[in-house]
Amino acid sequence: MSNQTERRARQAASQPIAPPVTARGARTRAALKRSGRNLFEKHGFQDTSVNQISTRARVAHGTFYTYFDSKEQIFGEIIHDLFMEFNRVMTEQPPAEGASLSHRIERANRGYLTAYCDNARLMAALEQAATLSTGLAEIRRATRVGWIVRNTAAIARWQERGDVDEHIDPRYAAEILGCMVDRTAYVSIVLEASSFDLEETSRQLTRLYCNAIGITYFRDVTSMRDGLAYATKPPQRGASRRAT
Amino acid sequence: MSNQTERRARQAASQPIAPPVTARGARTRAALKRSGRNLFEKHGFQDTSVNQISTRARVAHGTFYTYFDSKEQIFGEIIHDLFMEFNRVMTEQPPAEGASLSHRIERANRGYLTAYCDNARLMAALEQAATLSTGLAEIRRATRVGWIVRNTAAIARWQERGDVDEHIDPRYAAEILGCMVDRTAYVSIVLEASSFDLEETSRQLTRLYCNAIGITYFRDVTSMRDGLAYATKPPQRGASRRAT
Amino acid sequence: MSNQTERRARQAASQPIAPPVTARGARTRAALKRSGRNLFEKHGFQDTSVNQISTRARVAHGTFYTYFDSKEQIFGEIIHDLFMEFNRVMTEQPPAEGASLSHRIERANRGYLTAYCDNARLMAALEQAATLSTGLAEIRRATRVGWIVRNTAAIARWQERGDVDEHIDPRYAAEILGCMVDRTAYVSIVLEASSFDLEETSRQLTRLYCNAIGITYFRDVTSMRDGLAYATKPPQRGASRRAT
Amino acid sequence: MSNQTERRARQAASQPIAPPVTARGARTRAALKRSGRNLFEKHGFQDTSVNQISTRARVAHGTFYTYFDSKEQIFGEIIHDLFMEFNRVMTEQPPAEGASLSHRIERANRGYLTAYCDNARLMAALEQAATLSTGLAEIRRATRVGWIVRNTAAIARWQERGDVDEHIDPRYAAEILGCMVDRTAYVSIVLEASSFDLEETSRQLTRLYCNAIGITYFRDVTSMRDGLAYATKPPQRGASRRAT
DNA sequence: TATGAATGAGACTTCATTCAT
DNA sequence: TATGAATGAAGTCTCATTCAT
Repeated sequence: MSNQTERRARQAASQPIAPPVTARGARTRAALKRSGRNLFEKHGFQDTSVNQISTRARVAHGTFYTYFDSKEQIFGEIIHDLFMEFNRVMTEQPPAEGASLSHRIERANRGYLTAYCDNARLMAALEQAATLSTGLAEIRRATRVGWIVRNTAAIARWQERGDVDEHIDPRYAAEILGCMVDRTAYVSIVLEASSFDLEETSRQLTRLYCNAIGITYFRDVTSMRDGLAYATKPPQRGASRRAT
Repeated sequence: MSNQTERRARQAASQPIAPPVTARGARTRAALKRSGRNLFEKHGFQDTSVNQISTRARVAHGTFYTYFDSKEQIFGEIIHDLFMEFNRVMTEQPPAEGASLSHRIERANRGYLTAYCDNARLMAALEQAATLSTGLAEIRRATRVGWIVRNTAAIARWQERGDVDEHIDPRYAAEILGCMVDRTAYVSIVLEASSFDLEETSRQLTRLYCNAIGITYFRDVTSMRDGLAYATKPPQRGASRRAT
Repeated sequence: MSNQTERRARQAASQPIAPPVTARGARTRAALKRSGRNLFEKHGFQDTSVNQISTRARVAHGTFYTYFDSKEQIFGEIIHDLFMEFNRVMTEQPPAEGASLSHRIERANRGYLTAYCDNARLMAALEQAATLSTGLAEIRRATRVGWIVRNTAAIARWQERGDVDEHIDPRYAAEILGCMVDRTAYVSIVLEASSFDLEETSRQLTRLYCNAIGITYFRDVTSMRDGLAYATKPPQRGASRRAT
Repeated sequence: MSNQTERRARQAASQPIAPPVTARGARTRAALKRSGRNLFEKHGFQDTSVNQISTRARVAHGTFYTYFDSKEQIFGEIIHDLFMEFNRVMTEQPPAEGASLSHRIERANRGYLTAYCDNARLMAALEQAATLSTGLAEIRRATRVGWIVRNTAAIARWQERGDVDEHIDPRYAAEILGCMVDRTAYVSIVLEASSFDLEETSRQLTRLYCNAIGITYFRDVTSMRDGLAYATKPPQRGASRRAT
């Protein structure tokens, strides 16, 4: 009935906000993102308000809407950056030439746990946000799909080379083992932070992963040397990385 | 739990509400729970209001607080009932005497997926609620712990009998494989309902599970006969149980 | 994207708010309507806020929404009451038996101007609101349609009796002359309140009206005696009823 | 004019903005006006924002205030231009020498409807704006006064020549019949655009008009030939000019 | 002349919970 | 036990206008 509602509906379909042109604008926008990330990490998605974000960034309330459409949008962008970072961390040290399959898998798992650990609070916020906003759920879904596609391909390749059990369905395996790794990270790093041991979790995860697809997991301490360089940041509050 | 909610909860903290004395009271309480469950299933935790629950139960808004302390509490109770139901479904048909290990595991997995499927919407609501309220997160955690303890014990037992790879750490395996099964259920039943195939997912999950702990997974169609009795309810909206 | 928006959309289609049950509720609701009417009269539709309405009615902001869905809705209801009142005033004294056509028309016109005069500020608010909200525009349209239907019928009847020019198209005449009366009321009472003379305007309006449809307009002061009882309220600020 | 707007306007009240000096300035100003007109037509006064106007004109937001004091001011100027255009259309073809009075009236009415039709959306915006801003209401009032003065004079002249009923008060007649024509245009072209028939409305309007002031309205198809040239633009959305 | 960032008051609305009856 | 009115803090978002560059 109201025209205000009608107006909003009309403008919802309008163009996205253009990026800032001046350095000052870029600074403000960055400050808002920084402030947003801090708050989302501290209070989660739901309990962070646009007001808090603006206040902490020391700009007027309205300024927020100069740069972002909504709380969802800024969160989505922060998450996007996070995933960039995620990929960077996970790929920053390519496996040694001729590394065994199980080594590669271990490296990937440890990389995932490491990155998760470094961004635990934000991942927790995402886990929440994805249940509250369809848009953000979609972002997470899309990311997951990318991950699964890549893993499906890898498993299929290994299978062709005879390294992986031929009974395995690569698509299901990628999906199910993806769930395993991701959920283990969430549970052990976010929910049970106090008892988390990155190295051990990584090892156990990898053993189960390799067994599951029929790869022999040979492991001794020496062979792990090449994995020690992962710790890039101080672990977040409540998420210790023991034995790293 | 939102800041606001937490604050209020702290302020109240009075004695818990006594159970109803009269039959009428019991009826009212039950109506509220039924109504609550319906709404939580339809709209999730966050988007269901106490008002809606009361209205649907055809009682005055204030009456809600005669029987429940808060939205969290009624939700917690509904979830508690759900887990009772979950256990009932999962154990309703004990495995045949002398069934092989992989059969037992398959049965357990199919049971879990079946129960999940029957309660998909509520499980989704729980997934959301657990990110919003520490109290509800705790309920979920406790349930998970129980599950893991049992599985840890089972794996250890099997290991002692020499059925399971001795390199496996039962505690980690239980936790990690629990994550795998639970998360796969969530992802495939809640998030990707349209393409869910209970029988196939169950099989794939079991194969990976068995491989992971070093059990031979022998599977043919005949051996599945004992699994057919699971479907107890019509599947919930959007969660088809293909090939069941 | 946001779930809040989705939620709102979902609830927009929900049931209307039930009327109050208790006397206290009825009192509060009435207070809100009174307060709303006062403010709409004083500041118009646009410049009256729900906050002001609640404050003036001495209830909490939220209480407003216990009884009304929105500013539009309460305004719509106030306008509905106004039209009831309008009809009451216009029909409160039936024309004398055997009064001539022109007398009846004069009486109707004076009645309209009188009622308009008594509710000038609210009519002005409606004029504004109808340009701002499709819903309220529709209310006005519906009212106008009713009015025109009745007048079309009357003119057609008169035409059949040979009292009205046969070249006149009753539908157009009703519509156009309705515009004439209504707009004259708005312009002279709302926009040019200071120079408004009810009696004279009424007379002039009626003469043109009668001429337009071909009725002889015979008029002298004596014949007007039966119209003097109209003034029911003190005229509103700025809307003098001279010579009444 | 909204309270907020009025307050600000009072605060500013600085000297009016000088007209642009350079050709570039003139171009920018014109672009803003064009853009404004488009948007006001599309969304009305209230729902058009200064931001939109600037954006559409491809200038920075701040630039708007280089050329205009406020949204009201630019709208006022656009309306001023509109009235110029209105007068141009209405007088573009002077009546044939010796045309009858009713022909002249018909021509004027058709001219008004034609011009209204060509600018329907802007007239609707004005109708809205006049209820929101005292300044714009004043503009409309002034225009109306001019119109009435001319018509009063014309009617008085006709009366002196004995063409018009001597009982008519020229001032009132001009005002009231002006209301009739103007409101009929608004209602039938803006509010009921879909069923608008310019030719028929024009005829009906004229018949009532002539009757009202006591002029014989003689009308046949031939006599209408001189009115056919009015259609100057494609009719605006929703305002069909049937039978033209 | 132009830019575009920044402002901040203010609007509407929701909802868990309390309280008087 | 039941009622339903009342609360009021909190949240999201808009936009005309100013200002520093």
